[in-house]
Amino acid sequence: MQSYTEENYLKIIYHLSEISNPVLTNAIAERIQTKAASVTDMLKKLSDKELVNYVKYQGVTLTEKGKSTAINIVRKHRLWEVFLVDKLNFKWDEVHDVAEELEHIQSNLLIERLDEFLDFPKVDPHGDLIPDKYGNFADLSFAKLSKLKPKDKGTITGVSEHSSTFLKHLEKLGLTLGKRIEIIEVLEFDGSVELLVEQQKMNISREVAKHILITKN
Amino acid sequence: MQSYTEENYLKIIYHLSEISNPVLTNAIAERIQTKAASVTDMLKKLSDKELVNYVKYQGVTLTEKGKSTAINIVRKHRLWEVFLVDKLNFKWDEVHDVAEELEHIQSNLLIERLDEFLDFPKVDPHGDLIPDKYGNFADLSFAKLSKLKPKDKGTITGVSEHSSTFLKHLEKLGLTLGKRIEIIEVLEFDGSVELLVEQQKMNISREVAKHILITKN
DNA sequence: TTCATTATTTAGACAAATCTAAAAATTTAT
DNA sequence: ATAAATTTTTAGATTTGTCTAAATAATGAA
Repeated sequence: MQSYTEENYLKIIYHLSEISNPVLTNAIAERIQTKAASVTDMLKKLSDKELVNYVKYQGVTLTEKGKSTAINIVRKHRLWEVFLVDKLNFKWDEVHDVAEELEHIQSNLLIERLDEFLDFPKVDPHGDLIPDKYGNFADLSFAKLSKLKPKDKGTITGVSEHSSTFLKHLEKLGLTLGKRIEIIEVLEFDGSVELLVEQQKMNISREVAKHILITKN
Repeated sequence: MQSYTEENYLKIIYHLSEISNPVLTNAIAERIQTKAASVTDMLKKLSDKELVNYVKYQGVTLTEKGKSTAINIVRKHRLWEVFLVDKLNFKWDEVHDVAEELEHIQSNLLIERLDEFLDFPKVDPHGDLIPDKYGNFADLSFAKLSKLKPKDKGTITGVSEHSSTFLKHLEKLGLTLGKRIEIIEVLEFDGSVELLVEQQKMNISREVAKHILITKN
């Protein structure tokens, strides 16, 4: 069993792994609002518990054990978000902080029952995939653009942010529904994505990429 | 804002206050599964924060501030129990530990929405009253016998424990539905209750008293 | 390649909550 | 009322997670 704090570190390492691998000490420190020295201390502890592979000065990756723990926390977080929005009428932008607390409640029975109560949702209110109890993500036809890897191809089929400023921005970039795109590269330093749209090369920020939904191939 | 641990102490002092007032250090230590020395440390801390009135060697009582904090935790605990039983099909004896964790989630919006979602329940699955958001308990016609005070009179109208052993026990004691009772005294040292049933004086344990529901007067 | 900059780690300290062992206060029994 | 037993508190140590300041390693620029 891990402490609340250990769980948070694992979850954050899991998320940061999608942008850069291994994950660097400073990246964690920034995300978790703490000092690099504190992160180093915790990485040693997690390494002792065989939850991460930690190499001095080189950063960390999750072990299988660490990864499945992290995925389970993500699962709980996203299920609670669905609960808050679907059952308690929270708005999608009100749920994060509460889910951040709820994700640490320890009870498998609770989570399995909640999953059932919510009718086994596959995505959360932000369009993120919810892993099942075995840690498997549904192979939905659509994914966030920010989750794609170089050479992935697909079609824009939706957005997960509906503010008019955002939609106008997309229009200006030519990223409209139905357009085919191909990932060229995901830049490590800021997570921005270089892609090809109608022979046109362009770069969009991770922020924007996160809110564009793609149907692969 | 109080820590998780401080909240637990307040809650336990609140509950123990129903049996004896002020609450003694050792009573808390026993209930919270810790050492008397640790309790003393925490009582000083809570006293500094003006959540309890602490007199060395004499025990503690809750201040108004401490009491309303404690009642709010009790409210959360009991609402979550209703949720677990009514919505997630937990059995009444499976909910305690999980509710013990959920009661510490910090979000007024969450609790108000949950209360509404559950249709503003007045009692939890164990028959305990759920305070409203102002800390007021409904004045239900029935209450647990263990919640009554000396000289209170009433009629037995139900039980909150339905095992046949328990029901047979009640029958043997003559504590059957419809019988009128009057509280003589609540013994401090074990919370047992001395009462009058049809001119007959008797003593029942707190455990038994907790599961007998009384309609007052 | 060597120096400067940046990133990371080490060393030592601190706050929260707990513990053990010993001291002090209170209660009980004679 | 005094001694013995019990309860409570104090003193000092421990663990977890954090911090600052200083040291070390890695990276980037001339």
